Amino acid sequence: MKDGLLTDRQREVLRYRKQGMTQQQIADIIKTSKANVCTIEKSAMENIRRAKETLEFLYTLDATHLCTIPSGTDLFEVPSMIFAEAEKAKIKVKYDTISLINRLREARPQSYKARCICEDVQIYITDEGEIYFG
Amino acid sequence: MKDGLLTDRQREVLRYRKQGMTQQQIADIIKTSKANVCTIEKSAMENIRRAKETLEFLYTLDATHLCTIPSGTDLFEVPSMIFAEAEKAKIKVKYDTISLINRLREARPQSYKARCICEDVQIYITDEGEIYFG
DNA sequence: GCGATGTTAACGAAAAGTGTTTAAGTCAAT
DNA sequence: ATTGACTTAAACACTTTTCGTTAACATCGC
Repeated sequence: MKDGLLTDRQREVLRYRKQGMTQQQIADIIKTSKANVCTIEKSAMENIRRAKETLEFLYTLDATHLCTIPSGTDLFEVPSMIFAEAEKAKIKVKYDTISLINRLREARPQSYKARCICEDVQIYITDEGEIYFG
Repeated sequence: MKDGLLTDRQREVLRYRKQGMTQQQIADIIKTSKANVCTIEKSAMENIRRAKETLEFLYTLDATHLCTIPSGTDLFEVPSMIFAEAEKAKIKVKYDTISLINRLREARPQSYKARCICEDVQIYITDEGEIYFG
């Protein structure tokens, strides 16, 4: 049975970083270049992002599809669209307008540029009002 | 920017499975063998397990190390060991005895056989009493 | 400017992951 | 004992990831 997504190297770097060390200090300790520490840390963060996205997908399997936000929509219009659709489905959304925008920005950083949604985003909701983006 | 851990194939199979289809039915739809559907589904579950484990590691970075459960410990003794250590650290654990055992079994299925812990398990706790196994 | 910090790009080698087939194996229900 | 659902293992070709190097680039505080 295998470990998680992170390699030993990546966990090592993350631990040192958590302690507040610079990339150069870590490079000295683990005997490599600071550029490599940077790369390792970056791919670690990428792996973590992917782990989160993977679990988000799992949740969408349990949730019901609420609506699709079409490409071109203004980011600030998204919450009201979600609220409207949720009301149709008679589910109260767990989040307010600001929280929804922040959740979308965290979960789908590649799906918008400035204030413009740049690719269709699927909206899922659970019976408890939890929102996921697919 | 890449997707999550799951391949298109794996997501496809999981969706169909969620709808209650058999592996054979899915094999017919996606034009492959049922053995292959089995393999794909299995590796999908493996990827999900790894995603969870990865995020658990992240949480341990924020948490403080409470103690180490030594290999050979009886599974049913683990909760009281955790409670005792948590009390020393003056933190109230969020979970009761049964919940702790279930959390351990979910998070570390490979760390015990029958009622016996078969490899050292690190116990981490947050200020809020959340428990993680490392 | 200078030094420290961090990031990025390009490249190669080694390692790990993916999809597939084939074949053999449980296990439960009929 | 036969069928259907599911699992496992080995082998294969193929792609991706990871680690490391070197060099260049961007900030920031002094």
